Amino acid sequence: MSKPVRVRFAPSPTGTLHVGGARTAIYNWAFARSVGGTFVLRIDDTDPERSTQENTEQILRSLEWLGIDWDEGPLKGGDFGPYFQTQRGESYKAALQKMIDAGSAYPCFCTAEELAEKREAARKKGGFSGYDRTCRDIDPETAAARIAAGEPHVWRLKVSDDRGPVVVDDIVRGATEFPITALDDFVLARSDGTPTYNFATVVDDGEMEMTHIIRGDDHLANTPRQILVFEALGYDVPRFAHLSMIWGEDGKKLSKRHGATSVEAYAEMGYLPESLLNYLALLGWSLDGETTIVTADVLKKEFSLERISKNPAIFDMQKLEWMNGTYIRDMAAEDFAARMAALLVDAELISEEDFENQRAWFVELAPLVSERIKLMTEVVPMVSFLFTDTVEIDEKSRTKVLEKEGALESLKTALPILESCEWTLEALDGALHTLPETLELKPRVVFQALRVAITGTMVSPPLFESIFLLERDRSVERVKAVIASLES
RNA sequence: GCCCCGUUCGUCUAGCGGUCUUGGACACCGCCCUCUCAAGGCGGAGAUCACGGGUUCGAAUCCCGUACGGGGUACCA
Repeated sequence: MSKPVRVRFAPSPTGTLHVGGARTAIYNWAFARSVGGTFVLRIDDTDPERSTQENTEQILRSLEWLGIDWDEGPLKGGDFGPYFQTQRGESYKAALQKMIDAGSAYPCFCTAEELAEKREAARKKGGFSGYDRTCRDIDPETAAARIAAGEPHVWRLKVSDDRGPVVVDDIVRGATEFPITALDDFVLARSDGTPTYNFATVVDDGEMEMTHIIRGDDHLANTPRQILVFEALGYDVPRFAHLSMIWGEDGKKLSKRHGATSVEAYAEMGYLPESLLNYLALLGWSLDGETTIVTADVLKKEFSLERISKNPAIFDMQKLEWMNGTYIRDMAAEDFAARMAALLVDAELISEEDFENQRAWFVELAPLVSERIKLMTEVVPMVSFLFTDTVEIDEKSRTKVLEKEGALESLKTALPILESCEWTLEALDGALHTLPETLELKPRVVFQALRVAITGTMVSPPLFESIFLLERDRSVERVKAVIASLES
């Protein structure tokens, strides 16, 4: 029987959570959930220069926003902590000592300059350019004496010569062989005693009993080195799944140039967490090749590492937008009303009490809006006419609609209807619908004139509904104002 | 230099030796619906499966090579 699945997402808090990292988190999380495993969040904050508390908090917030919950890690605790690398120094020290004792690590006294020169020379000659093992055969006593004398040194992994190729059993790419001769005696611990990434990450993954490592493609080439350390430390080697990168629209590395890279920025742009999650999940994974709407619940049940694709993906903002639109449209009216209200409160167009007191009214408005937007940021501009006393009519709407033949006449005819009509949507619809016929004007001319008068713009939610929701007094007032300005 | 990885419509992908003159989705185009904008419905165009060799009765699918792209080769992660 195999061990219970344990996976982790280990961001380094040198920046905010970007979409690539988010996708890695999603895959780890979805995989853990789909097999009933444990999802661990670990903060790889070994870079003291660039790691910040703010970034850590930001990352946690972004994950929570996306709906990704972790079983162990910051804020949660767990039996395998601490979950910050900066707090795991003892583990690294012990692991290094274990390797020294076993003879699988040795001290190296070469200086950075010497190494750089040798590397340069080796590269010119062609072929292997890794460490040349100068210090590997210094006898232990001499080495101990030099260390005792305070000579600066790092600790290197002693790669055994007689080992066959290291095979990385990658779930995404299949078995990949790395010749042992291409792997050099890399540094485990720096001269200041701190562990290098390739060492620390193995110690952590080993101690935390990770069964699967799902991470970015950029780590694939480091994996054979890490496997060597897993073996030296006596840990079971986990299975790997390396995810290809996400690129910008020009096929280059995703960067600010392509718009947003951070999850937080997408939230600000009006994307729903559900749609970002869905989109990212599908960027390199598919349920069946046909289904495009894959919710968190489906992911938690149906995700499988076997269906991850190997090729890099280009981040397609248009598809994300489309997807966001479908999630917005599928939202229950009550839910959308609440989110809409929150935005209106932020924009200081209404108060929270306004919403509480007129919930039904907002619920009625909801589908009118949700059906015609792709981003939540479009809400306020689309409905603001309902929450202001008067409305600005822009130049274009005036010349292209109000000053056209028939516009004034339409408004004049509509006015008494608005003043006296029973105020229900059905009654308004019935009364206004026949206007073009009676005036012998095109529906477009009549209704656009009314629309501009009522909403101030040429594009709005459906006209009769807009008038109905605006209420009689304001509607009448606006039409009167426009008539007056056209006649003057 | 050396070691690895990748390459199916513009984009995300399905495909794991015959059912593929490659299926779906976004985007695009046209028509329908229509009070604007959307949404929705219907239809269209778009991929010599990077290229060249093999293996096989048969290859997008297996093997080799080439090209292009990417990663690693750090006392970065």
